[in-house]
Amino acid sequence: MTRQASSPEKSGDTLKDRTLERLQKLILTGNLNPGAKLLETQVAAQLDVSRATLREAMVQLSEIGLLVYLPFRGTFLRTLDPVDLDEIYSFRTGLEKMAFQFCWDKRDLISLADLQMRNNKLCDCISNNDPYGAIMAEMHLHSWCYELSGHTLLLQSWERLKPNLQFYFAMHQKAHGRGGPLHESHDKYIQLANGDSLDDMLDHLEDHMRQGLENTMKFLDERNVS
Amino acid sequence: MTRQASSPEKSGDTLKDRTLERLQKLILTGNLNPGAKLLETQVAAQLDVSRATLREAMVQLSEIGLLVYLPFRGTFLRTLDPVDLDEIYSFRTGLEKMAFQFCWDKRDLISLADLQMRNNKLCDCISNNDPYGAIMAEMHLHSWCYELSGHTLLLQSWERLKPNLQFYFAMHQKAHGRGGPLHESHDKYIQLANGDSLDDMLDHLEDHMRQGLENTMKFLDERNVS
DNA sequence: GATTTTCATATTGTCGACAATTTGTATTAT
DNA sequence: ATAATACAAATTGTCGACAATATGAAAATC
Repeated sequence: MTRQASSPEKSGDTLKDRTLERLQKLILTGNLNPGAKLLETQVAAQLDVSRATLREAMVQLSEIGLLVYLPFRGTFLRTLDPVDLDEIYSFRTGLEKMAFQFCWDKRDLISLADLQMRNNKLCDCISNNDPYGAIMAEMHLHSWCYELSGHTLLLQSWERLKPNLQFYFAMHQKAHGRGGPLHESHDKYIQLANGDSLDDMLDHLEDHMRQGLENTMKFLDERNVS
Repeated sequence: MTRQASSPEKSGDTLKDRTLERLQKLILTGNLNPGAKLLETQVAAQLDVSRATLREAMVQLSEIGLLVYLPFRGTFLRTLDPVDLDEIYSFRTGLEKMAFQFCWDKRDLISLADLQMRNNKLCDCISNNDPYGAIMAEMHLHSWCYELSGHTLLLQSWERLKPNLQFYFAMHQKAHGRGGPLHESHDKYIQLANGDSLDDMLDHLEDHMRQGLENTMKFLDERNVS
């Protein structure tokens, strides 16, 4: 028996998977408010699938943490208070430090060129005034170290965390119109990733993430929706 | 809206949840072989639930990684080759290092006494020649830092990883009759957790885990079941 | 005899209906 | 008027049946 493919989901072959992705997109596009209750009948009708199919997708999104399932009470879109955001960022920091430790010795010209390309894409989006694309591009940039690490569990953890981050960005975007990644914000990141000191890279990660969190936190004073 | 309880699952109130736990127990008890196909009809009949209910539970176990879902092909019990085991252990090491960083300043007399109790429980199980209990007790011991950290994401990650570890122990036990944790294996762990140096604790974690992995790896030469 | 094709069977995917539980409303008692 | 209770409506939980797909065996072809 051979090892399963590195991307367990993304198959999209089955209706449940397509439903999962469509529902996730619906959430990540900002159509729903944090804490909102998702009525199974209503959502199923909206996506034109049966409740059973929708429920399987919802179980999966609950496992990721985008949805919160309460038995007999319903399934709700997650909320994002400062504590949640702090957890997401601190966890993300630890995870990405692990990823760099694992990928460090696997870097080569090809993979580093790939990293550079991801950064260029990000810069393009920012230049073209495409905040949604910029967010996606930044995610893709940060995925680099996880993919290179070849560590399945690590990559899966990141894949699980990512939608929650995207969700925050979507909310942020919706509330304040602007607020994606900044120009040249990843210059030092790229530079250190090309360098010789893993310790410097790890230290910078702390700074990089803390800065991202702070940039992000100062908008969170307004109320957190119901 | 208040924050959801720290233990999202464990509700067991609904049949799906009870089914999930029973199926997990079935797996963790060693009744199934790695890579074995789980026929929905058969398992549903065995657990006396409908397929729809079983499928929701299976989706959840697939998300944890205990099961591997292949669209239209079936759902299979995970396999455990040396690469998998290495990933589990290295990921666990990184996770637990994070946990100790987060919990370090939260230690107090009460929580440290709790840690001591968990170790005593472990020693009791070993003395009483209760390998299954010892495995559970060791897990519980290691859960201490995650719980104390108060970091939801971290704890969830550990809770997701745990069944995979337990599964390995179950297989190990089944194949070689013996092989739970050893007496006094956690003495230094406890000692350092009570100490003043976080760095020493983190260093020891690497050793502690590596030793656990090696103790464990040397039995893996036999074939990996079909 | 080996390979491809066809077809029956088994298994998974999806659905709509019914049962159990919650939630909100109207009623009653104090 | 307020609080407790009973009830009706809405929502989730669970199920069995049918559709779509994969699997394996028999038949046909080379």
